[in-house]
Amino acid sequence: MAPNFITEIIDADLQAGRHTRVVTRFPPEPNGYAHLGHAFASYLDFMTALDYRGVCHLRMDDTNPEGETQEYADSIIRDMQWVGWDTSRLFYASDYYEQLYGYAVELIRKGLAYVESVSAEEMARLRGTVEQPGTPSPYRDRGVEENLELFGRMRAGEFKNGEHALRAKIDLASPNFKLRDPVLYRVLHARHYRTEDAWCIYPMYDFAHPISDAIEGITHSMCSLEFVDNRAIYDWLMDNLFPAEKTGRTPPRQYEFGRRSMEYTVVSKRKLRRLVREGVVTGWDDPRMPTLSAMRRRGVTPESVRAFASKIGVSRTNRTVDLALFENAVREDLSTRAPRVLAVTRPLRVILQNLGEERTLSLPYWPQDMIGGSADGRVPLPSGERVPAEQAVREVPLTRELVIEREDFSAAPPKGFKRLTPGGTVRLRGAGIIRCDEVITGPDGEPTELRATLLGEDAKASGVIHWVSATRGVKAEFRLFDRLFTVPEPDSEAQQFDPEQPGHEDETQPVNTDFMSFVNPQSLVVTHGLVEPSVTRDPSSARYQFERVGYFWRDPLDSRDAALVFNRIITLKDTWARKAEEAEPKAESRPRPEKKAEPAAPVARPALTSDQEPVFARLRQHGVTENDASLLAREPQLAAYLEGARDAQLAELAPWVVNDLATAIREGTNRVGMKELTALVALLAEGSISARIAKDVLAEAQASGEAPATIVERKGLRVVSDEGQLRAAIQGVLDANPAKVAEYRGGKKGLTGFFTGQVMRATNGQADPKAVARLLGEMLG
RNA sequence: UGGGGCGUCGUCUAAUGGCAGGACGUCAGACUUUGAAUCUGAUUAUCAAGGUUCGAAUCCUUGCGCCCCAGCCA
Repeated sequence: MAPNFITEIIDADLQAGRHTRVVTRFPPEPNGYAHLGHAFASYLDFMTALDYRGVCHLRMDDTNPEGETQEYADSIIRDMQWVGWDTSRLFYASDYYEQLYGYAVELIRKGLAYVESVSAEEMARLRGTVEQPGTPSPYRDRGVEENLELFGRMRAGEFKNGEHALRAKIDLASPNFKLRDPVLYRVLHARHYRTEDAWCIYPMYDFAHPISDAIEGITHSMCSLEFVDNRAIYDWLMDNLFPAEKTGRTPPRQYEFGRRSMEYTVVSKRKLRRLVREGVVTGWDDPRMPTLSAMRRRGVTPESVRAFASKIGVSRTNRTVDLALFENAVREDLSTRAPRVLAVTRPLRVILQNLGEERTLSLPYWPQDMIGGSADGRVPLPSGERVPAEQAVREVPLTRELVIEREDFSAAPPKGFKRLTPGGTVRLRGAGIIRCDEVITGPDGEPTELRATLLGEDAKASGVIHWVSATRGVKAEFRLFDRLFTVPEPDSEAQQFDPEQPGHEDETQPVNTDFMSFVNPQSLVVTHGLVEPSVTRDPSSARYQFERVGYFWRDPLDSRDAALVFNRIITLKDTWARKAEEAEPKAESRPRPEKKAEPAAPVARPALTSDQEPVFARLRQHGVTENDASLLAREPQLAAYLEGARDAQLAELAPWVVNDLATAIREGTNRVGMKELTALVALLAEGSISARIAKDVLAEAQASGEAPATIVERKGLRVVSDEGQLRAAIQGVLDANPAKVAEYRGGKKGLTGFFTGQVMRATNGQADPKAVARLLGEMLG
């Protein structure tokens, strides 16, 4: 796991002793199949734990009986194991139902939760709007005993769905809607796949999730960005149920990361379900789906999936990843894993007129450069066994009748075509060079057979093509998969039209903007051809590179020994195909989005109220800049800081207040008074310290509470402008970095900043920057 | 419209006031019995405008843009 904002937090927690080990958790809801998004999140959770020698729990977040099934739970567990995670620490939120109930009772006893008895609609109405605070329902102030009794009756099944709900009593006026008395429990007469009919009330995510974390001793709880607002509830529950004083350990904390989606696909469960339901794909494991079970079936390796997750990194921004990044991870893994064999997916018959007897060729599974790149000189066979390179060969029959790829022959070749043409020559991979003597065409004018001559090794050929014996080759079906959608972002291209979220349709948009209309009709192409006979002796799990075609393996469900079916895992990169496509006049390529170079409109200063105008005017009058004066006038807290300052000093003081003190003043953590600041600024004005020193000292004073001027004195800080001293310091830096000096003299003038920084560091920040700049220029020549 | 989150090459990600770096992609060249792989080189970015500073992706200000929140879903 590359260092990221979460590992930074963990490092700090470990350093400070807040935690002594790392426990994370991956909490999927078993209401669908795991997909690429789960792969990414699980990588973050499991890999972070692994890196810190901690543990990661796999927890089914199964608090909503509707839609959750054991089948989904099993499929997620299986997929997680496939990705490579240790799932031995397996938990179910549903196992905590009894404990959860107990914590709800505790909240009620503390007066922090109450039974609500208005309808859902009424509750929504009472919650208020973005502008208006919520209003308490008549039930908000029920007594503890009544709440306890009602909650018990809820559990006992005395009420119908929706009749009552348990709510936290937090803050109906909070600007954060999540805190406007969130629902903790709902009445729901539904059969749960694990607890069956034991419960008719179920806890909400916001209640069950944080408490599950606390029960399991989770230290760092990672979730995606849309839960940022929910963190307030998480912390509220920790404060009220799991304070460190009571549990003896630091409560878990929630951290949010940005989701990753991928181009040319969708991952929302609703949309995937729709693709399955409408028969666009054959099921959740259709190899075109972004689910992990689909990847497994397609032949993608778990190593590739992990490599991909690692490549895309983690940050606090939602991102849509370039499909090429995924493809690269898959190809990189397969290129060292998959032996090369020959297969023809769209056959064209070729008769070698001068070949009498059948020959048997011994061809290497690996090209020479791949063997050279192997560390131990060994390479894998299709079985996976690693053997010395000379043993990694198979027998390939060469017969009079064979087949080549249809697209490797062209009667009217485009410029740059390096394959077979009428009268032309080409090398058959591993077999020799042939010349096409005659083209037999069918009634439609398409070639149906070629007559060719096998030439000697001294013949010339510009290209190499693959082939298979027509008589000894084995018939096979090839499933050629391509991206499921024709546009990179089917979601956004769909113009926000979401049929399952009514109320948000834009009636002005034509109906065909639905993401379903972007399904790629070519996402599955099935062909029938031949594969060399050697593969029939290989285990069914073997992955191959069919030379010049792509990486393949047998479809684990549909392939039979007597009827082989190969899935194309991924194509080879194909620069020729891309060029050929570009040559066509298709206006397929979308115009590159123009860099918007709008003339920068002058940004207007915010309007001031009549109260603020005089303050602004006065500050301006004493030389405060417009920018600073405006801010000071609008924030009375800041202006108050400057009260008592002499008018003449206003201009000098204001920038420090705005640039260096404003945040602390707003937060009420400022520890540098106006008098202290004035003293510091005086030192600066008389030239005994530099602005750099002043800034550093101010920051230190803010942290320690010591007066800035005292710090200056205690540390003996003063600006160093003595030329001799500076020269010595600069020379020291230059001597220590000869390579950088050479680079600088070679023209990399940007290094000035680097040298200045080094000198400043060497002089404890005391060097006079202007003098350093001058001398540096001089000494570097 | 209230609150919150986020803006760095085409894409993903580094740089925690001091060299805007890496990966993928793309382009060009070398090599090649895979138009692959490999190797070499090139290309391109700090949302905008002001400010502080010797020096700003980073600090301050004002804008702009995108995303999330008013489920008894998670």
